[in-house]
Amino acid sequence: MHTIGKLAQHAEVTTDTVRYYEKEGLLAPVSKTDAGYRLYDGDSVRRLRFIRQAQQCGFSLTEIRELLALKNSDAACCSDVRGVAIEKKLQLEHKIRALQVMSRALTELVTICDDESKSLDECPILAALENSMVKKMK
Amino acid sequence: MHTIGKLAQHAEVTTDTVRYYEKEGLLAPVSKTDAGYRLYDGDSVRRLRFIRQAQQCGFSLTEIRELLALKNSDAACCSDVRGVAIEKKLQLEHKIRALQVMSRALTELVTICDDESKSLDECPILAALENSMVKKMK
DNA sequence: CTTGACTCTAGTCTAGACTCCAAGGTTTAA
DNA sequence: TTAAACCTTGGAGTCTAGACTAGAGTCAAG
Repeated sequence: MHTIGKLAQHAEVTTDTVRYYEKEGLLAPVSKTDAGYRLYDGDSVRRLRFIRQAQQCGFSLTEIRELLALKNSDAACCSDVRGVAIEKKLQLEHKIRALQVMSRALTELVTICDDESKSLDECPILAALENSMVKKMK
Repeated sequence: MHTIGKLAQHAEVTTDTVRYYEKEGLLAPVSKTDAGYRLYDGDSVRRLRFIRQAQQCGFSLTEIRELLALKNSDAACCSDVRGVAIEKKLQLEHKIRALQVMSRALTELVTICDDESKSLDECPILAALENSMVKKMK
């Protein structure tokens, strides 16, 4: 069993963040000491890490809560979770494509630019940013 | 020349958003009427679209401002812009990889799940979410 | 010339996700 | 045994990216 500080350290977050997640219904302590100290176990560590990972991938805390909540819901069945996963995957793919377009555009721009210190009037990067890129992206 | 409403319509944002961008130094009107109405041209439309695109790709308004500001800086030369582009590209690639890991994890989860209404105790998606995914991702 | 749609400034409000006190109680190590 | 390091609750503040409001001025159509 870990106190809040240890848990936070494991997941590289602050204790404030852990308490915030508790308030938001994402991560409850396993128990409390007589003095009221929160206690957490290995599951808590994994759960917290999952929350952070999901967050980094663009899930909001609300979405994460929904996912986690499904587990405790009697009514929910596997296909509910499956639906959430599919929908989220579509969102992710959309985002990935947008980022790839942007990344490719940047590659192109950097390639065009020959690194000679030209004046900005003739900077091919900015010209491309303002013209072709926007059109390509949409 | 467009008034703020037309400009906003073109880019599918609100006039509040346009004024907000102006306050943030991202998009100044080309001129103003005697009555103080903001006026914008085709460049404004493209600039605003660029801002939205960049935003959708994960650039913060601060980052976008930096990019756009380079254009107006006398000291800046092409290689400055190039550096920004390269750095941003690295960030984008990092983000794309993270999203791809997440996306693949979700694909796997959805595939595993056979869509029969199993009880959640044995839901393979949640099991995978809690175990393998977190490990795979980090 | 009036009505409705539009715009102005200035200020307040919101949601999401924290982050930082303050004032105290608890634990631990020297 | 006492100081450092930890924990508690409660509440306020921060940041981003706007949304909304009020009260006033402006423009175009009928």
